[in-house]
Order: sequence, then structure tokens, then C-alpha cells
Amino acid sequence: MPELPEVETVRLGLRPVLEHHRFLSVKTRRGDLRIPFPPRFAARLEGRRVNRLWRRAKYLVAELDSGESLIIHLGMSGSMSVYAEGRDRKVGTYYYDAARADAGAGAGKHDHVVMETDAPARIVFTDQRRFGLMTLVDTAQLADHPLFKDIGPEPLADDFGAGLLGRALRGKKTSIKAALLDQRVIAGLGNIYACEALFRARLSPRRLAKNLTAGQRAALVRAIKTVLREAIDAGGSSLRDHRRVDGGLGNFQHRFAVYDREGASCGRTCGGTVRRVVQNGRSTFYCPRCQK
DNA sequence: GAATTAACCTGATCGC
DNA sequence: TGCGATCAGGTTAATT
Repeated sequence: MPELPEVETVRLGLRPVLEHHRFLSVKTRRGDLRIPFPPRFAARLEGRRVNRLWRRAKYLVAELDSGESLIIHLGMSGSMSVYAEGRDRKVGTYYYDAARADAGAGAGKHDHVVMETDAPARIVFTDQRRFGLMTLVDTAQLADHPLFKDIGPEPLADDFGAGLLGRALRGKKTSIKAALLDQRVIAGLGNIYACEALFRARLSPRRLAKNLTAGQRAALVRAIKTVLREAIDAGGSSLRDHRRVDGGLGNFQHRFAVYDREGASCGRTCGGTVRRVVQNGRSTFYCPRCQK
């Protein structure tokens, strides 16, 4: 499910109830997600204050006042829901519906972690496929941690440009589509935004990564940045699982040019038809007429 | 070492 | 209505 824009949408929603707040209680309702919870997971969170909530690739990082950081990944189907404890309480820039904050919130079959903070708010992590994870890492060791050490550049960072992308793609013998999905090449892109960015850059997903010209790399960088920014502004894309923390849907799925549009006519005037092919086991959607 | 495939898990959908 | 096959936004161990 969640690619960079969806994770960023979740971060913006969680921030008012997490950043500068303390965990009052944390409950895990099973022993593991994709990986086991670390020893004393709940005890290491309870009473701790979140100094900062940031994002790296598709990971959320809550920096604690204990020197540890809570790492969250939503996998394919993970979502975070926020429930207020007070009626019509305004938390940051978000209003939460008090009716949703009943005792049953967090008791669903796939609700795996329930956290209470002093915002006050209840935060529920739900993930039916359990490809997500939560763990704790020493903040000082974060950059060297196995989950983080090989992650490539952040596409929305100011210094991400054609030069950085060129270095990342140098010598890559795989397709540009597969390269964009490789988190070591670029952080945060998934199947949707890789397809959409290639469409905007008018580049065929089947082109070899190492063969892009400087001009094509520059066009691809622009396409990646604009599609990600537009998606974040729209609250991400909701296909089946992605929800904003208040339960609302993202809107960007209505703006897909090619993703999941096999057989539809290309939105450009080229007269082409969107095609689906499988690359590295994943569906790729593109217009063979105007993506070269 | 790089690239590709298979596996992890659950649920929705489609064709028969 | 039921059943099996297929597919899904991600990551990574195993294999080529």
C-alpha cells in the first residue's frame, strides 16, 4: 500500500498527537509483525516523550527522549488510526470525531498495536497482511542500522537532482522501472509512483537504467518530485487500505494517468492505449505510444 | 556482486 | 453459492 506520499500523509496526521507528547500505554496484541517486537517493547515506550516524528523512505521514525527511536513501516496493508479521548477536541490542526473514540477502537481482528498518548489520543496500528513492522533502534545508530544503511537519496530533498540520480543509476543493467523500485537507488517510490513518474517523463519503463541521457534523467527527477508533491497534497492514494489517520481517504488515485488503467486511452493526445506488462514480478502500466 | 524470483500473509475479485 | 486461481501499494532471503 503505502509509498512515500501515503507515509508522509500518515506522518502529518500523527504529528499533532505524537510529537512533543508522551506514551501513556502501549499494548501489542500479538508477538510479531513482519519481524518480532523487540524485548520489553511496550515498557521501553511507556512514559517516553516523542521529540520528533520524521520520515525516511517509507519508514516513520519517532525519536524518543530515551535515546531510542520507534521505527514504523506500514508494509502493504498497514494503517494508523487516531482516536481522540475528548469530545471535539482539537489536536494540532486536526479534529477527531469523539464518536470514533469508543472502547472498541483497537480491538479489531487486525489491530496489532494500541498506543495511548497524553495528547490525549489513542493510536491504533492495523495491518491485515502483517508485512509492516515496528521496532526500536538506538537513535545514534540509526544511519548504520540494517534497515536504513543502504537506503538511497530522498527524492524531495533539495540536493536530489539529475546528478544524484545519475550516480545512483550508473552501471545499472536492469530496467529503469525496476531501478526506481529499488530503495537503494531512490527512497520511497513504489509501484504506483514509479509508473506515474515514468509516464510524466515520457520514458519507457523497459528502457535500461544506465542508458538514460542527462536530459532524460533531469526530466525524470522533475517528474518524480512533482508527482510526489501532488500526491502528498492530495492526501496520498487510497486503493484498498490507505487511510489518513482520521479515517478519510486520499484522493490521488483519481489522478492516475496510467496506474491500474490498462486498456484506457492515454490522457495525452498521442492516441495510445495504456498497457500492462509484468517486470520483475510487478505490474507496470505505461503508454507505449508516448513513453519512449 | 548484481539481478531476478520466490516467499512472507490475508482478503478481494474473477471465471467457471 | 462455491471453489480455485490470481492479484494486490513492500521487502528480503534464496537462487541464478
